[in-house]
Amino acid sequence: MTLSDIHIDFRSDTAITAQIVEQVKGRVLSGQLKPGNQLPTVRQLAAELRVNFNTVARAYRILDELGLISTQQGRGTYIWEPPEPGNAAERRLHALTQITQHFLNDAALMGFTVDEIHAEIERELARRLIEQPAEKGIKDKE
Amino acid sequence: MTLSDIHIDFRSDTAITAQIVEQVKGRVLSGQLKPGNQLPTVRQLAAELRVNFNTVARAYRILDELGLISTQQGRGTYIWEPPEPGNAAERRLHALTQITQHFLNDAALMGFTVDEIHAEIERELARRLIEQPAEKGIKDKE
DNA sequence: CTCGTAATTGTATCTTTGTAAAATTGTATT
DNA sequence: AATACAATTTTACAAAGATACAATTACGAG
Repeated sequence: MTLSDIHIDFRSDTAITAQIVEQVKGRVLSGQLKPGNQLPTVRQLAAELRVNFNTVARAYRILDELGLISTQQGRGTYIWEPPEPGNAAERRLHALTQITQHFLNDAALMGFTVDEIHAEIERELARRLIEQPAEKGIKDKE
Repeated sequence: MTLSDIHIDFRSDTAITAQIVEQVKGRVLSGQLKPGNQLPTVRQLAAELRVNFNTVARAYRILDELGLISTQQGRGTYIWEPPEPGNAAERRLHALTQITQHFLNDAALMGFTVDEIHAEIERELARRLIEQPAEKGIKDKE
């Protein structure tokens, strides 16, 4: 896991976390680390740098929020792969259109009328609005 | 073993296991998977999804406990027989409810808000009303 | 047909990996 | 010196993977 050339200056007045963030960021932006590449685990890198693994974890988290890497519990952390060329928001809505059309096709095939489908959707959406009042990052569980 | 349209987002903050559970659940409830049908083996599905087979096994176990499927060591996993409810009209509407919930679940997993989903549905339904004014039993195809 | 062995399928358990929160350390500031 | 605050470490935990195992089936030798 080629990240061995990272160096921490313990005497520096910039925090260790910040140092890790900056150096990893540099290697990602300069292309030394390519999309999909796996980074060392928090514990591996921590051992190399003689630092606590949670400090590395915090740095990874920041990089994650910056959109540079993707951390996945139980799997590891990877350089972010840009989903594809093109507008992200556009693709997102396109995906919604796809599954919506698929759903409507199924319903039509099953012989339901537009009115029936419309009524059912309104009913279910209303139910969800009650149960999940305008939240984001829903941790579903039942 | 038609379960190839399942998709895992490793960057999502919902666990892989939960993603599998939700999507299989949707396909069972919507009738895309019928009682008695065999699901892919844990290893097959795991290979497709690029995931550890034990993660799939955990998802299957949860679905088993939910009463949706039946996992049998050495044999495989099968869709469970659902109790037949009420009369024909009731069952028909029930089916619509199922596929609607399935659709909304998928959309929610993909991070769409209720408002977005609602807008998209209205748009697509309007389009269909124009193309197929007040028809029943539309034999659409994608 | 019967038996035994190999292959297939789900299960159990432990390890690895990242996450979260409390406890500690260090450093200013008063 | 006492206090407060930020950074780090400690500790416990949750999700996913690795490995070994048990139940069932498939299949060939006899």
